[in-house]
Amino acid sequence: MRPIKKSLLLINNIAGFQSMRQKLREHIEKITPLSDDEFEFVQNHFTIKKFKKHQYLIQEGDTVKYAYLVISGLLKLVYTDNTGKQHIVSFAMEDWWESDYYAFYTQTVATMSLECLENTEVFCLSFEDYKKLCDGLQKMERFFLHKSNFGFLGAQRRIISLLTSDAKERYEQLVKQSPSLIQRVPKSLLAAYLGVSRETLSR
Amino acid sequence: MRPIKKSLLLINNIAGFQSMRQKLREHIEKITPLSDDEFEFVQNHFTIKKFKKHQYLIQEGDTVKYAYLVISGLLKLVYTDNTGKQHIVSFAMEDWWESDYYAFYTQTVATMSLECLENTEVFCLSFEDYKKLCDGLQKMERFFLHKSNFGFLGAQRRIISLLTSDAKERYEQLVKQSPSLIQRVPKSLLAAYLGVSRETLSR
DNA sequence: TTATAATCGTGATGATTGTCAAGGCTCATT
DNA sequence: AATGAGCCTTGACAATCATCACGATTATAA
Repeated sequence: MRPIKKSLLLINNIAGFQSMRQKLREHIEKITPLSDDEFEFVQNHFTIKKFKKHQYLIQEGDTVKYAYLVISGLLKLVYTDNTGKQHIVSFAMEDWWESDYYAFYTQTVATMSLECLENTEVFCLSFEDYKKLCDGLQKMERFFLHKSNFGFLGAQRRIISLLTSDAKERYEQLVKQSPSLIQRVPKSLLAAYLGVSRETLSR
Repeated sequence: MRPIKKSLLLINNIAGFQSMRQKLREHIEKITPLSDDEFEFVQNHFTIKKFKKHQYLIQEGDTVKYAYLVISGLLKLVYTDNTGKQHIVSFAMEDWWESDYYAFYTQTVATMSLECLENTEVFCLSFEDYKKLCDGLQKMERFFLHKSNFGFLGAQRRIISLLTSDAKERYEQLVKQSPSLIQRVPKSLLAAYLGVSRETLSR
C-alpha cells in the first residue's frame, strides 16, 4: 500500500509542479511571448515555496532576498508606524508581484512585513537571479520594465484617490476595482488599506 | 553690426545646446555609462523645447506625445477632480522625468495637466522614440527600468506618508526631503500636494 | 507710479473622522 | 452546551480639518 500511495503523491506533485510552471509561463506571456528554450531558461531562475496563513514571507528587519510572484493565496504588505499602528501598503493576490521593493533593490533590511492572509503559493526570485534574467534575456528586462511601469501607475492612481476622495468614495472605488478583495479580507484590514479607522468604515 | 550680433547669438545657441547635451549625458550616466557613439545614438531621439511660466506642456484631453526630462525650471502635474478642485500629483524639478504616464504609455488622452511654475527647459522623448531607444540599446532599457523602479518606490513612500502621517508631519517630511521646493513653490500649491487646505498648512 | 492680482495669515463655524467603550454575532474548540 | 477569540457595529466625545470671510503684505503689469 505504502509505495503506491507514495508514487501517487509523487505524480500529484509533478502534476502540481507542471501546473505551477504553466501559470508562470502564462503570466509572463501576457506581456511577451517566449520560446520553449527561453521559458526553460527563465524558469530555472525561480523557486517555488508554500506558506500557510499567518506565516511571514518578510519581517521588518530581515534582509530581503526575494521578490515574490503569487500563484494562489493572498498576502498583505504592512508598514508599522512609530506608534505601532499597522497600515496596509498593498494586498497581493494571484498574479501579483510583491516584496519590500526598496529593501530588495538596494539589498538592505526590510522596513515592512509581508504576511499571508491565506495559504499561499509563490514563485521566488532572488535579486541575483533578477539581474541574471535581465542580463540574459532582453525580453525579461522588457517584462520587468512593463511591470514596473504599471506598478508605478497603480501607485499614482492610489495617491490621487487618497488626495481627492473621502473615506466613503475610496471604499466604493475599491469595491469597483477589486470586488473579490472585499469578500476575502476582514474589513478592519480594508480600513488599514484605505487609511481610515475600522469604525469609520462601518458607517 | 547686425551680422556680428547674429553670429554671436548663434554661438551662444550652440554653446547652450552643447551644455544641454552635456546635462542629458550626465543624467543618463548617473545610471549607466555610455560610449560617445552610444550617446550620439541616444541624443538623436530627443528634442529640446523651452516653455515659459504658466505655459502648458500637457492639457487634460490632449493626446500625450512626449515624456519630458526637466533640465531647468519647475513643473506641476495636476489632477482636477469632478468638483473642479486641483490636486498636485507631483512637482518636477531639474533632473526629473514627468508626463501623464498613463496616457503616454497607452497613447490615450491626458487626464492630468502639466504646467510650468517657472520658465523651463526640457528634453522631449516621443513614445515612438522611447520604444526605439529600448529596442536599439539595452543600456537604455536598463536605464528606464531603473527610473521606473525608483519612481514606483517614491510613489509608494508617498502613499505611506499619506496613510501614516497627519498634515503637520507630512509638511515636515517634505521640508526635510525637498527643502528647495518650499522656497520655489507657493504654499497653496504645497497644500494641494500634501492633501490639506491652504489654511491648515498656515497653522 | 498706480492699479491689479497673488499670496499669506487668522478667526469663526461646521463637518468629518479618530478614539474609547460596550455589546452582539459567528465560529472553532472543548 | 459552554467558552473564548475574532470580527463587526454603534454611541458619545474630542480632535482634526475644510470652508468661508476678512485684511495685510507682496509681486506683477499697465
